[in-house]
Amino acid sequence: MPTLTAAQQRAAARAEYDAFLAACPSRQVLARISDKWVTLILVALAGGPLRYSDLGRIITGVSQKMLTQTLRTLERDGLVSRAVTASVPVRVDYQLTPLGDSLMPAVNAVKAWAEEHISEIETSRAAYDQQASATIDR
Amino acid sequence: MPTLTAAQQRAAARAEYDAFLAACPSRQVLARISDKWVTLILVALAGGPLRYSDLGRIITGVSQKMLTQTLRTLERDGLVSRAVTASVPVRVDYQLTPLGDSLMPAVNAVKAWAEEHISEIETSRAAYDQQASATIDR
DNA sequence: CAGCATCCGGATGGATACTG
DNA sequence: CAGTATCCATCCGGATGCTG
Repeated sequence: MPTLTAAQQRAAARAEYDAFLAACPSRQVLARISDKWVTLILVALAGGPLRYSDLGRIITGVSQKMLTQTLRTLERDGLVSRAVTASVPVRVDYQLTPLGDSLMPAVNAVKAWAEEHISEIETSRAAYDQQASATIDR
Repeated sequence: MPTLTAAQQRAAARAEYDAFLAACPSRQVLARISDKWVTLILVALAGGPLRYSDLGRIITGVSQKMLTQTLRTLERDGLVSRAVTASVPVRVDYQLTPLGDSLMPAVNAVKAWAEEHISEIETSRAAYDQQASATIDR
């Protein structure tokens, strides 16, 4: 009887690998900017500071939960800053930090590639799906 | 009684917005390259063609399900090509297409930004968490 | 206005077993 | 070797209701 079962060994390997992944900078940043709402917020704020309610209106379809949650992680990562004006009613403005600003070129590089090659991707997808359904038919 | 309840209106707005998002090229590509395994596969293949089993070994921790699934979507999007050699046993090689290759600079731009600024992010996170726990303590 | 707490359904992804 | 098929735990994210 081995000290560790195969399942346990696999679990250990995964834990180790997860730790490796967690330590990988590219992976972390990729995970961050790939979040469903992050990019939208970043792009929205690229034009200048916005209030919480403005963001909620501009980014149609976001729930407060996700908006707040996303803003918190961005703030935690130092990409966005939060400024509270203690008036009545309260006013909170969000804006990109210099760090957040410096990320935009990279985001825009991906965006540019996307806009340039999206048609090729769509063509490829159509061909692939065509092929797939044809295979099923016969 | 209104024709649509508030919930229905919201659902409709969301559906519309989701359609808008789905049509957004940047969003699609971002969603693609941000996938947990996509980047790893892309980077692994950047060095040259690899067999299915090689990928599975290099990318420790990936399940066959995810490896296969990810390779399929990449193939569908035309970023990766699949070549079957009908021998015994079968041999399947994957490699970047020219299109997939053209994406690498953009991926590397993000990667470069990540590696350059990860320490700032970590510092920011530490400060943020410090602040949070201090607030709880008092 | 700008959130936070809670509940909950559906999607995501891993483990396992089987196949050409 | 290179997958496919199935089951199932987890987690993400939306809806709702409440607060300073």
